[in-house]
Amino acid sequence: MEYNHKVIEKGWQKFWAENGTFRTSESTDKPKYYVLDMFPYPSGAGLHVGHPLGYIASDIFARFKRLKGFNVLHPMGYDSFGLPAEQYAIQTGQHPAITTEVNIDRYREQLDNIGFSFDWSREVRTSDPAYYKWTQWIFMQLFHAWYNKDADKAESIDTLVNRFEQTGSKGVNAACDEDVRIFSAEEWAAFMPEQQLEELLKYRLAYLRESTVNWCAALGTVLANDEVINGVSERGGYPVEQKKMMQWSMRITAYAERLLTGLDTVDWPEPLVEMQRNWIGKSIGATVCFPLPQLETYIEVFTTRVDTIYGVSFVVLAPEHELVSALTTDEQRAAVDDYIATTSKKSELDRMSDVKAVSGVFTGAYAKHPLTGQDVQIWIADYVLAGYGTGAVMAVPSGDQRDYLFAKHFDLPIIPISDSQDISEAADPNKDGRYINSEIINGLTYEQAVPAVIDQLQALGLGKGKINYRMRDAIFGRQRYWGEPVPIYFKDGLPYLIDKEELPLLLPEVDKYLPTETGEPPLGRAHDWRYKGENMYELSTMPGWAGSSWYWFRYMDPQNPNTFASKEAVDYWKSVDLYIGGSEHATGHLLYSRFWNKFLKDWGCQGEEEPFKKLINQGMIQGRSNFVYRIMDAEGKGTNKFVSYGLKGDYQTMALHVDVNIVSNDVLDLEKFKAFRPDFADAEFILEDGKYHCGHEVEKMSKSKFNVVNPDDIIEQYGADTLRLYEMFLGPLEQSKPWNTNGIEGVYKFLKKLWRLFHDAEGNFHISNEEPTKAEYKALHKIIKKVEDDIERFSFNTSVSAFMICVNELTDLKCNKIKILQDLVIVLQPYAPHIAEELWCLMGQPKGTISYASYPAFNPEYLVESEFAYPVSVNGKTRLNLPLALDLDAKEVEDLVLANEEVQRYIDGKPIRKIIFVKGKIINIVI
RNA sequence: GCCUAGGUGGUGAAACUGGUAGACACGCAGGACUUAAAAUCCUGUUCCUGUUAAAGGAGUGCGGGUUCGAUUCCCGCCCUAGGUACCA
Repeated sequence: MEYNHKVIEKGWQKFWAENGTFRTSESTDKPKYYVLDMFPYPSGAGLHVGHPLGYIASDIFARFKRLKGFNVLHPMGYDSFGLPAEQYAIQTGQHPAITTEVNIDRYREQLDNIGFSFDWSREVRTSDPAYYKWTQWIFMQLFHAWYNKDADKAESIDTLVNRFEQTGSKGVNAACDEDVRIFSAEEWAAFMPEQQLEELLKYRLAYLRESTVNWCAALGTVLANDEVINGVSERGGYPVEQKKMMQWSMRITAYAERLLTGLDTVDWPEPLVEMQRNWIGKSIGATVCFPLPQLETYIEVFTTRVDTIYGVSFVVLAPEHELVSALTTDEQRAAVDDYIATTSKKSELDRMSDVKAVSGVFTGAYAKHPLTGQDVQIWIADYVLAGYGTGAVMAVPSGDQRDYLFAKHFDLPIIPISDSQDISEAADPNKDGRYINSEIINGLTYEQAVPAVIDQLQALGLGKGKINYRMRDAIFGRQRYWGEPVPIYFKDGLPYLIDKEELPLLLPEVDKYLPTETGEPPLGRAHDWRYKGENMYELSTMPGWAGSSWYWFRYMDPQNPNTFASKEAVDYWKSVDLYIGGSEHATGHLLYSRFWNKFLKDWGCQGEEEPFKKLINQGMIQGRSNFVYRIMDAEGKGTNKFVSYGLKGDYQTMALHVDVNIVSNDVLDLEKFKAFRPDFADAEFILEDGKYHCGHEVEKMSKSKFNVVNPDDIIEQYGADTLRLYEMFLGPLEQSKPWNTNGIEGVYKFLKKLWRLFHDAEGNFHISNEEPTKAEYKALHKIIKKVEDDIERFSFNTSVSAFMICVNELTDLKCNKIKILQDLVIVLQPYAPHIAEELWCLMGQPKGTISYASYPAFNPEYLVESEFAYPVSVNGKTRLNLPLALDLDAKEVEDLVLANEEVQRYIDGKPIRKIIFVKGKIINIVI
């Protein structure tokens, strides 16, 4: 029989499914290994050839680990709540659950075609009530928690109430809202119950608060910071504005420091770690107070350069700063109001686009410099952001470029503060010199000055050291339908948790998936949707990231009705050993997941500080569009003549996208092209060497560019094993690359060659029991070693090449020895499981047992005898590279070196460091 | 601007701790088998000089440096991709 991928692959996929080959259980002595893929959102477009890249890599790894004797958890599921299904529902009226179901079925079919070793009995779907019950449960725990900074962990809100009852708010060190009240135990007891609840809300990890949010009118919902890219929504690219709204939020900032330090303990790609560090944005500095005697208050600023405090020549507030209105003088009021009105009208985008323009206005008021006591002007300007630090800055024009430009523009003083500064053209922030014009720190260095200033400010009660984070709390509500309902009801305007027994709180049916006439979210349309028939439920739903922030736990125990995952399962599987997915989730999913994981640790639900030990980012596969060149006539109109790429310079042409599926190696299939569109039916061509060559360009994969390649088409033509090998062969896993099928023939040929090793010219299966030769063992052990090394360092592409070399060598040796081929097939199994299973079976092994086989042991003896060198140690230090074939001990090496005249000339009395041999000849001696 | 990754033939790429640069594959050229095609196999293929060959020279973005030796390490610059941005 010839190699027939269609028969082989379908058969084995059926066998795996029917026999539950990849079911995982916890009852085994084997060590555990958890390999996870980022689960997909099942979109209507189905999988394209780029999606499986990471899944193939993780599948290879999972299969390899199984061969290495690990109990491997390798699950798959769907992140099935999301905007596209809902947008589709708005347009068509079809329930998102139906759309989602259809899409999932399609995904499943496509995934099955590739032959993954997923344990489908553990599948999860975030939109399944049995799943989101636990998403809601986790929300309830977060609502019921506060963050105790002294213990550096989340605790039950009951412990906080307890402390309020015992000692009031004194001594409570919590991550909480800014506006918490200060009260004694007696005052707490005297609060009305509603007042107490209102106060507690300021401490909860899931809390409701009026805050500035990113409002996207087109989507009708608020968005988290990571869902806003360059001032427009990540989904759809709609404009986003700032708006004050009552919103559910997650107090992720409580975990800022742990999220930061945890990054040092994980094995993640450096760019990703860096992205998270920047997103958290820790800066170490100080707060400084500028007194306002007339108002009996002060302006608090945050600075990372307290040492420059004597260079302050004015103070700038954000236009939204709360003190602006109080301190503006009557003469300036009109100008200030005007400025505030203009800036508030600017959208996020406008504000970013004129970053360079200097604008601002004087309030007319003055603050006292905390150290010199001099009056400094107070300005407002939109370069100061209300949302960062204290919304106010001390301006040091000599040390900060923005302050410098502002000072130049409005003719404000610029005070040099260091003897090494050059401020003739621009601000100079260097820290190298000694301070001048700086009273108590004159003549000091930067290192000496910082503590001196902070000590002085602290003594005056006008400042202290402070650490600031750029990261904001995450907005948790979405005014949308297709998401988890928030398990909250309202009574007298205050939020209460629903009873645990009421979980899951099911998503109610609605007549339309649009906001109500009064502007309520779609859930406002649900009939009689009230808690215990009385109280209004929360009408927002949870954001897309809610369900994905803990799903790896559910895979451990997916059907458990009593808990999100049993203690035994969580203790056994612990955390994800290898996680593969795209880097686009750096500041979203991966950060939120770490946050919930840490919370669940604090809550005693699991014991791991970090959820994903090792992480690999697979690159994106872009589309590679092909073009044909239509010749234009004298009037600039398109003719039906097309010229090959290399000759298009001779004509006036227009480039047209052509379906990449009718192009092979950039050569157009003329017949298929004529059938591509009716008006091309009688197209004429100007060819090069009898062929029509297409132009090409790398673009995003999209239907309109005719560059989408569906994995099913590749599998139909070449088979899943070829697809798997080829996607790996394409280049390093982490690298983004355009899809092309230029080399796929080579991979397909390799599989056919392998098949032929077992089959004679007539196509009959043929295998020999003879003892292999040394050369045959060498070929085998080379590949055993190579694949093992490659998989451990995720260099899958080089393995594919190594397989080809191995099969070429065995073909040259005419090797059909069972002792060689059985081991080779096991080594190949992770990459090309179908053909491996088939050959394994043909060689007389019981059907399907290759999945439980052991990876063959590598024996280095078979690799020795090469003409090449390896290092030898002589006299402790000297390293020599010598031909292994010589088989010498250290003394003999030394003698050999000393006997060699050429070497002697070089040694010249000095000890030899290294001798370089190439092809058995000394080419160099290192002294 | 800042941070991070990268730049090697016609193409995808390899070279794991500095040691024969371009493995492997595609493409291309030539050949074998065939009436022919497909399939398969063989040979060649970094560039330049050289009629073929022998042989020589150059060569891993550019310019320097360290080293006996640099794709690999160091310094400066250019380009590409991703992230981020009045963050005080």
